[in-house]
Amino acid sequence: MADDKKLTTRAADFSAWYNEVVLRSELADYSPVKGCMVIRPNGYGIWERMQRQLDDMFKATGHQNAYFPLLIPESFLHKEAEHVEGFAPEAAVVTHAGGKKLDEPLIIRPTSETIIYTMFAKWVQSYRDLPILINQWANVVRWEMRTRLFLRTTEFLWQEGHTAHVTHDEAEEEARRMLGVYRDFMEGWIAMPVITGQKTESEKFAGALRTYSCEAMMQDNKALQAGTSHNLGQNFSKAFDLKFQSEQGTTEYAWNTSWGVSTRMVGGLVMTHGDDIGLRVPPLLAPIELVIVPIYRKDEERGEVLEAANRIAKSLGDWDRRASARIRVHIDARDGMKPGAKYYEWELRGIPLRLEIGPRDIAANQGVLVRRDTKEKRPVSLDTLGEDVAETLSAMQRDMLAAALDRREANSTRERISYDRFREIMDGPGGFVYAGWCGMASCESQIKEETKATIRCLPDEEFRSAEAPTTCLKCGMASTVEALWAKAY
RNA sequence: CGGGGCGUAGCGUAGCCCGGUAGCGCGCCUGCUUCGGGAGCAGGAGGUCGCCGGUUCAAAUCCGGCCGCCCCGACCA
Repeated sequence: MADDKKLTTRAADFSAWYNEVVLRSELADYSPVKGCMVIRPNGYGIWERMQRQLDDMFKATGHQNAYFPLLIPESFLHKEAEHVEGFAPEAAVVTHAGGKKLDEPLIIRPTSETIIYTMFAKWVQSYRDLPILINQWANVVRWEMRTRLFLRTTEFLWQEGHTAHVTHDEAEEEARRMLGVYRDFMEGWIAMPVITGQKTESEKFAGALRTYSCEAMMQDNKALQAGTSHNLGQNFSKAFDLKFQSEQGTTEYAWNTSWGVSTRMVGGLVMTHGDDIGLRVPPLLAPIELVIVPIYRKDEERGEVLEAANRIAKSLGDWDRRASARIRVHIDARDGMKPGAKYYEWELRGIPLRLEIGPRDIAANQGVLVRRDTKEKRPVSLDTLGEDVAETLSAMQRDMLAAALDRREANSTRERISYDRFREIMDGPGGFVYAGWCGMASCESQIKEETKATIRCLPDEEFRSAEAPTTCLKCGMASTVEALWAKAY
């Protein structure tokens, strides 16, 4: 059935398209437990590459990895008032273990502030013990009412950075620095442009002083909060008695930050770059950058072509090759499957480049190189293949970011619009709208109620409009800030 | 939790209204021929029809209850 093989198109049903891409490209599958998913090798390979790069970036900014336990005494959650309000409803609680009811229930971490700051308090006595710059790679559990593959699952993988500092300003600098790291990663590696900015009171992290976020626009024009960084102030240090003696001899509470990104980014990658053929993975995150599809008729051709394919794979992927140009290559030598069927499969999986090589190519000392993003197909000499492939991959990485950026800007509204016009946009095509806000929570919540759109962030300066808005989108009073509005995941 | 949809082979489904041998496509296995955009032929394996109960000589089908999953809403990275 030809129809079975076609994906639902993005235009027809974006949600259905997303689910089909994730399942059929074998990024993930549903597990027997509601809301939980299995991350399959194709998906985990992308996550591993994300982890590796981010981990390098965290280390380069002075952080060390550590690991804190999955189980946390329930009482810990209650020590910070806003925090418990935010997370208690979605906590999974262990009440029985070892065949007995526990004296105190344990929660499965929904996030680790409480346990980590408890430990920091033990480790810090003097200002000389600060700053502490810790990151952990972990799984967390949040009992969400509605789940979606990668975007919101009951259990998810993430990293959470936790730091403690002597001063507010130092903590603030750290929170902003890590937001910048996230942005660099999302743009440089996922090729997913983001708007950075500050969250409003109603949208900030439970227990934070201030929350900053990276907001990306998906192809259905909805916003995805792709990463957050929090200046926690002294809220947690006071709740967990994280004190130190200052240089002047006084006792002070430490200033904390926390920041995290999760497997949600894989969903963001799919919704940023996928097309109606399937996934498109930016080269830097692709577990396989180049797949070689051998073409042959007779047995002797098969031997000859596979030999050539192996030679090419070795020369491109060899450890001896300069590390920066070493290519991750896979030869699809499956027998009994026609080349065309292989093309479709690798395109569905979003592998950036395909090299077709058959007897005619070998005779001409060439291969046919095909780009997944543009589907451009061209013959390339085997003599310069390494350079060609490396250049094409970097071009793809650049082009994918540029295309995503163009799409975002094309679906953003910056001119002054009436509230009625705003409602039309949100009821219709959606997108990002930059507009003034008076700062009142009532205007924010009314807009949310009437249009489902929320303030994604108060954008950082470089993202603000050339001409600052002067009136509030909702009430028409003088605006105090420019806000970015959108419907969100 | 409210609204909608769906549970039949690994996947997609027909059969259900009107009870009586569980069928089709894809995939899988074997063999031969194929192979430059989703191969063809032949043979073959694979099913507690979501679960429990009821009606009946007889239930995938009718009745009652339950469970699970997906989508849309309220909560969220």
